[in-house]
Amino acid sequence: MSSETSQLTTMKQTAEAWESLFRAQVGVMRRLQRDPEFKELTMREYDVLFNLSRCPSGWTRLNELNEHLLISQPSLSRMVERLENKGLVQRRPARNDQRGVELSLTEEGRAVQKRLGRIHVRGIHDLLAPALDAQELAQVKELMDKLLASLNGDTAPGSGTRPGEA
Amino acid sequence: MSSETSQLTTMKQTAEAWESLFRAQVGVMRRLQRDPEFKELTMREYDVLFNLSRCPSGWTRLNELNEHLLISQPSLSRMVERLENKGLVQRRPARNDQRGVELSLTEEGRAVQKRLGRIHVRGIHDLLAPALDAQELAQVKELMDKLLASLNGDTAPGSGTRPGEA
DNA sequence: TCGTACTAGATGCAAATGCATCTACCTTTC
DNA sequence: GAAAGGTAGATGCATTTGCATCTAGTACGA
Repeated sequence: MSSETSQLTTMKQTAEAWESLFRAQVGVMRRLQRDPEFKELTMREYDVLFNLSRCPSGWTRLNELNEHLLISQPSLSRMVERLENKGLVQRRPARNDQRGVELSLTEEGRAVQKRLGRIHVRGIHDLLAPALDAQELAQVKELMDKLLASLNGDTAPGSGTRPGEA
Repeated sequence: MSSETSQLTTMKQTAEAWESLFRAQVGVMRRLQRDPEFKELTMREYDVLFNLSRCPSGWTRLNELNEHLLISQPSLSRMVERLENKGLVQRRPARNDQRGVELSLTEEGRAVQKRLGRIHVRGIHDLLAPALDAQELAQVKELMDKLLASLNGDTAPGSGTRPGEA
């Protein structure tokens, strides 16, 4: 299938692609964090609100939420406690699993998320739009979605070749 | 130049591209952190060593280093102190600026960085290679480098169309 | 040369984080 | 259905983080 050389080349290429990806992410993030409107909530906290806002049913299991974040389980547990005290989220015991906890935004939490979200989106736009045109943005989205899908176990269908199934 | 509609479209596109980018980054990072070999050093700490390893002269100003990281200045100050105590980095006063501090890896620091770096690269490869082929990886690198260049103030030459200048 | 404004790092302190562990609940096996 | 093993989330505790502030050194203007 792949010769030694192509193997090595790919190794270097993955490393370089990741380095660029990582640096770009840090670069954008640094500038977003700088936005004074974001003093109100940590980036990590906003991320929780954002993830909740994306949940169609409105309620998410704590452990599921944790899978989309970079913080540890105990940290999330306490962060949620704080957000609850601020009145931004609410908890309830899970139906099917008595040890589980489900989480959702409160009205206020949803409002805050929307407000910060708008600012956030504007900031992102100001940073990305000058750098990449519409087609390139679409490429970024496509490539990143593909990567994400692969991480999540989908043996990526890609274009043409038949995916082996798990 | 751009109608209202194209403006809105671009706004949505930038947001979507960023969301995918961010999620992919988190997804990869979560898995990398999981690597047991990385208990030795925090991701953030490794990032410092990595950045130092990339500095051609070997020595970097603390404030310059800080610009490539997501942590605050005081946090970096203390992290460096800890890394110094561990014998991984060394400080010296800057030549031209008496208040400044320059930083470099020690022999041991360089060795640790290389060792972890290899593990890191392998992990990255295992995650990215199944997801994206060589051409796609090249696209990722190109797009991210373009984004990064734009963030850093280069009014990107791009291909063809003339960029409006700030 | 002095005085004011600014930048590089360090430090006090409160808050947030992670690790290890704990409790409660679920699942599997016999 | 009882014991053993596993998962969800909470908590004690030491470490790390960030904010505000401080000190020392630089740059600029009169």
